[in-house]
Amino acid sequence: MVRSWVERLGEHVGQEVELRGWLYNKRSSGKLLFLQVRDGTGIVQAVLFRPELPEIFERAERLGQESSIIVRGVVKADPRAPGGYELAVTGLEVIQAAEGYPITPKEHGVEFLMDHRHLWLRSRRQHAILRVRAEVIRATRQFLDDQGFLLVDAPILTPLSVEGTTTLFETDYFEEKAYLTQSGQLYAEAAAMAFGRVYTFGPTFRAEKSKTRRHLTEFWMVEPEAAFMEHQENMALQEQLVTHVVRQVLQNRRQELEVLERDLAPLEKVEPPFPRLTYDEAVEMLKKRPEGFTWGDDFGAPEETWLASQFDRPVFIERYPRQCKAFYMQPDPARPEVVLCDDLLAPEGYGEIIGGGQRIHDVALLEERLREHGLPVDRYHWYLDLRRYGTVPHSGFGMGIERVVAWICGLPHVRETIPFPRMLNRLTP
RNA sequence: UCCUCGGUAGCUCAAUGGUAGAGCGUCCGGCUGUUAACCGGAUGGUUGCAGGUUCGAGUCCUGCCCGAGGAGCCA
Repeated sequence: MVRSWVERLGEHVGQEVELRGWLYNKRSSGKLLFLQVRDGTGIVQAVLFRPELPEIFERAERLGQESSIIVRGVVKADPRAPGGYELAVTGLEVIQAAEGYPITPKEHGVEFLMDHRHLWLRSRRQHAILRVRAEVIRATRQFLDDQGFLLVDAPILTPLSVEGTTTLFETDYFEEKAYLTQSGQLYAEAAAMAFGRVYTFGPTFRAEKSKTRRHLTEFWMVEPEAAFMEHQENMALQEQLVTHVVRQVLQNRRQELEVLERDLAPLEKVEPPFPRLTYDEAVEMLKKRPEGFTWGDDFGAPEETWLASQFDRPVFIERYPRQCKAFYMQPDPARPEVVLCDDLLAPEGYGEIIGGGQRIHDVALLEERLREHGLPVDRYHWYLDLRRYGTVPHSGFGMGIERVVAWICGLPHVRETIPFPRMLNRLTP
């Protein structure tokens, strides 16, 4: 008896194999019974004919959805079978006969499914999404590793705020206040001065009361940071990374995109160069709309969506006014009122997937900006040290994994792109 | 925090202020190729919570709770 997996059944046509998994669904037609068996790698139908195996048939027809089972049978190629292969059952072992599985093969609402997220993960669609997520992460790390970036993980518990304004989750750290990190960037900058090219990859936390399709309170971000990398090179790196990730998903997860009924045409257009728009140019475009726009304001979601919709691939918007961005952004030497930063907007209304920029490397200017933002300068002493001891121009960016996955999968909401989403009003399961 | 919409059977949803219903699920029965199978029967309710108006409230009014979409902020 050969132990096999659904995704490898094609290698065993004519052989008797054993599958270990769960009953996904079943259909009966009198003396015929079709068991849809899933094992984590896919779903296959196992066929039983009552006169041949009456005892097994009777046990099988009583099994509830998601019962755990071991099925043995002969692999057959059959065009009537979903997936092209099926199992002619020769043996069935029931590990647990499950009853009353809540998620039926019909429609359910979002709240119900989220309450049963621990079970929802078993469904075909969630498998497709989470496999794409894994591929996005794999491709991202592969790209950065190949480019000579070293993975350097940042702490999750920190005493510092990076953005200052953003709300942080506070926790008690042995009678001292600590916060869950909202970005690994400051630590990535320290590591970049040690190793040259680095990236952090891990969870980040924002205690914002955001209720939109683009927000989670806990999300995963990859943050490359490189010494001696300036603004233009930074954008080129982002462009290459995004292109690589999309290509890898198209190459390795095409089946999953089909399950999700994703239109591949927009993804296939994701090739360099991405359009580069300055903030000034974007404002000029927005001014031509009836709603108008004032220079100096930050773009809201409607502006971003509209700007992105003018292009068929991701679009950079660079050199924002200083007041729209964080304290550490390097001023444009030609125009000090704008900074050397960029946002990358995904097409099809998905908005910002990357935010990046060149960091201030002059210690005096950085101190000045910290004061302007009302941040406690003494707590940033180690961050200022990076400018005191061998400072160099450097840049980096953060890419939100869930937003990238939502875009590539064509999902209306980021909540399905992470196994257990944490949102406003959602901490369970 | 603000704006909009919603909460009725295990699930998805109907129901002019006048006897709370359907499909799915579940259970019983039928069918030798099903594809969210299909067909027949049965099962299923403190209409989110509290108060009010009314002869009578799922329906109208007030407050609260919960959810969804959007805004702000961000990846």
